[in-house]
Amino acid sequence: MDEQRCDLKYLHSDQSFLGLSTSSDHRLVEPPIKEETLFKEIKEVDFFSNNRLPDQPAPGHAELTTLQLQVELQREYEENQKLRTMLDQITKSYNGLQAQLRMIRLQEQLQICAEDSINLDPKLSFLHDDQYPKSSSHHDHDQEQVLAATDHDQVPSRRARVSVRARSEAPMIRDGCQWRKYGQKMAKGNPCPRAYYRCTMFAGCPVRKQVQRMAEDKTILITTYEGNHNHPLPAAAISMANTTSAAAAMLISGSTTSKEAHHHLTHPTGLFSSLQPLYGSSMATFSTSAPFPTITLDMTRTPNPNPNPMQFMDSSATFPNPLQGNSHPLIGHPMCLNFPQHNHAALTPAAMQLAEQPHGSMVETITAAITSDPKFTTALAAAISSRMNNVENINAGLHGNTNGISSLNSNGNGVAQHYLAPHSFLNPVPLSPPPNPACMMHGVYMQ
DNA sequence: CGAATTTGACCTGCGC
DNA sequence: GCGCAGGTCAAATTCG
Ligand SMILES: [Zn+2]
Repeated sequence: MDEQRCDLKYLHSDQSFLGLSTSSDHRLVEPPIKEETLFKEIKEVDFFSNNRLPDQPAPGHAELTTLQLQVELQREYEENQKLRTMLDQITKSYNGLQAQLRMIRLQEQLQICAEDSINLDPKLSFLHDDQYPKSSSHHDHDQEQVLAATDHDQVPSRRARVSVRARSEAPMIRDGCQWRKYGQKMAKGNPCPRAYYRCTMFAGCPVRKQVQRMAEDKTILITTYEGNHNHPLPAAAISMANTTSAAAAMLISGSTTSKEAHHHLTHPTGLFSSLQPLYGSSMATFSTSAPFPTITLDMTRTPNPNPNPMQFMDSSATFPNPLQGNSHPLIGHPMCLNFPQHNHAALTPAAMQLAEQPHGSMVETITAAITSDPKFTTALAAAISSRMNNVENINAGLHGNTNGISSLNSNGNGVAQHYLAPHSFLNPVPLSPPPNPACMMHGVYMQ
């Protein structure tokens, strides 16, 4: 607290500087510049302060000659340079501290997750819990089997769900995955039936979704996802999968530390606020109340004009590909890190095709670049990391740069480690070649 | 004819 | 224990 007051002391003339430093940062590493020095130097060039130095001439002084003014200008210019250098140093120091803080928190989470996987009850294994023992036989005694089980069933009673609301005339939103309907029920209080689907891209994929129209507004489709994919996804599916699994990870992480039943995240400083540029009134609502912790992403408002006209070419609802970008389209999806590179036996033909496609051509690369949206990526990463870290410095991920994503993304698994559900990153494996985004754009992989 | 969907039966959890 | 609601199964049916 005292240290924070020091910050205020030598930055009093410019409020925007306040965001550059936090008390927690100082706790980790000493600032490279002595505070006394800072205070002195800044005082000399504190043009906007009322407490100007006594030796400075008053405005409109009659005896000021041109020479004097030039000397004064030169002096202030030099001091300005000093100030800039100092600011650079502070910024560097701040960024370094922030990176350090992220690493520490990441390590803490890794440690927690490692402990969790060690303490796993064997009864929670994939074989016992999965409803498709035939497909599971491919994974016998594989490490990823256990990891997959931990990912979905670690806390069965609190399995997170992600609900997405989107306007769509189509019976189902295009999320890029292949689904098979396995049931339909009339839900209470809604004249529209609820349909149950399971992912069929990979035999044994535990992901399910429910699709139901809103009772009040039948043009709004409510799609609720549950579980994480354990196979590669087409680019078109990665956006939704990333969003949902990240949200689910957030939900689990957040719900364990908060006693609030609901979190409406519409405040400018709140989670997902940075999605606003893309989704006019996007709102994320956490509900940690029974029976399942659920996060609802409301995307019912028309998105802002998108740079990619293809993206919304279809009449049904589509979603951008936030984490595709210039990197591998699969990078960033938690479950991708669990996918055994060699095991294509259980892949459906469509998934096989995806997994074995060569690297994209120029057109595909461009398409991928167009369909990606760094703003969304940054925003999502910022929201997730801030939520996961459970700290006040929301400033961290929204600070102009894309540190939250790009710096960690460079090693191929940083993003996922940053916010994925626990255990997914314990066994990172090389990823299969990227699918063809151009194909996905046309809904080839949709049913 | 195989794959996907439909639909009634069945299972499970919860509140009373 | 009973009824209700949500969720899943699987035989029957439809589709391509
Ligand atoms: Zn799947």
